[in-house]
Amino acid sequence: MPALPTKLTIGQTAARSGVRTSALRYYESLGLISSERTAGDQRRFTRETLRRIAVIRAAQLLGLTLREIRVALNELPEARTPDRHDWQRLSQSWRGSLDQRIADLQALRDRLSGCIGCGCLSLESCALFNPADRAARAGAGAQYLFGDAPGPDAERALPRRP
Amino acid sequence: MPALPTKLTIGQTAARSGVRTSALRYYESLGLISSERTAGDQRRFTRETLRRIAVIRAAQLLGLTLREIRVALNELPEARTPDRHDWQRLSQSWRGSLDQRIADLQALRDRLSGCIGCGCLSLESCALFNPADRAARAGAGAQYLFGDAPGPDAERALPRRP
DNA sequence: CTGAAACTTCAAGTACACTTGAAGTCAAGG
DNA sequence: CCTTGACTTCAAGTGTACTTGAAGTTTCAG
Repeated sequence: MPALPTKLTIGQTAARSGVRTSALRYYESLGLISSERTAGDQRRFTRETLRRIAVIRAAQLLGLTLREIRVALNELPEARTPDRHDWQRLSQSWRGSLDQRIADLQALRDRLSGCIGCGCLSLESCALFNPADRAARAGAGAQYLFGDAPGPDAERALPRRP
Repeated sequence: MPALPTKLTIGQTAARSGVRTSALRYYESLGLISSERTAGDQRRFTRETLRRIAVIRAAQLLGLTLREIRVALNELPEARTPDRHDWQRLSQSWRGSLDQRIADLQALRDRLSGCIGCGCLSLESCALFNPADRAARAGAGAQYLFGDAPGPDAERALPRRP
């Protein structure tokens, strides 16, 4: 039987990663992945790249931007193939983000659940659907729904995802 | 003491909701919120709008687009002020999305946790960082990381969040 | 050797969610 | 009355993450 090929074309990489070729070229242009070139200037990706792509997609799911992901990936050694501990550091740091995100969503869910029973009829009685009136005295706004501390400038109520 | 004013200017609404005036105008242009106008054509929002804005921001946190949120809000009665059951239906339907999202993230976290102990050195042994090689036999890709079933077209590996 | 499929670059386009700026109007305290 | 700050519209700009299209080149099965 033929051994798994060491180098993959962009099409093969796309098929195996589930990411379109255009996206792979885009990732490369941003420095998230890299490739060797054939004599005819076509890209050849290593299987290592499949790992990186999986990591990129997972990180996107965590809400990181490609820019942030590139920074994280750039902390992997370029000289040698990343080893167990390199990936471990990465996955553990993202595990933290994941836990945070899950906790945030659970907090929101709990507020939402609380609201289901609260009636939501009175502007004075519902913390979820009427945070403004409670916060108005302090000059803040609905953003405390999202766990933000009421700040002087009411910018960026949502963390990073426009 | 003065009663809470019934009508709010766009600036007051922005201050109390934590959403910029430009965003409020944008939301109105999309039909997410509505306003009355003064003789001089300035917007006046009701306190009801503060509720809607809080709901909009919460729904965004759930990953819904403004388009989707508008659809959900449009199911609220236009004729009368939404009552307890109207809001309940909304919060319950989003509670479902929330639960789903939390479950998805927890599944990802569990895979990530599994990977922390797996070594990640062998292309044949790591399900998280090398889904492609396992899926390659079936022609699928990394997207099963995200819970997608391997389909004929490998489009839209990420659900909706570009 | 040939022809189709897959690849190349580069510029421009798309979708989302806003923000910014220009030019002008309205509201309210002194 | 007048000024100042808040408001108005509309067009254009921003940032993220890609996709699409045109025009041309490479690869490889037959």
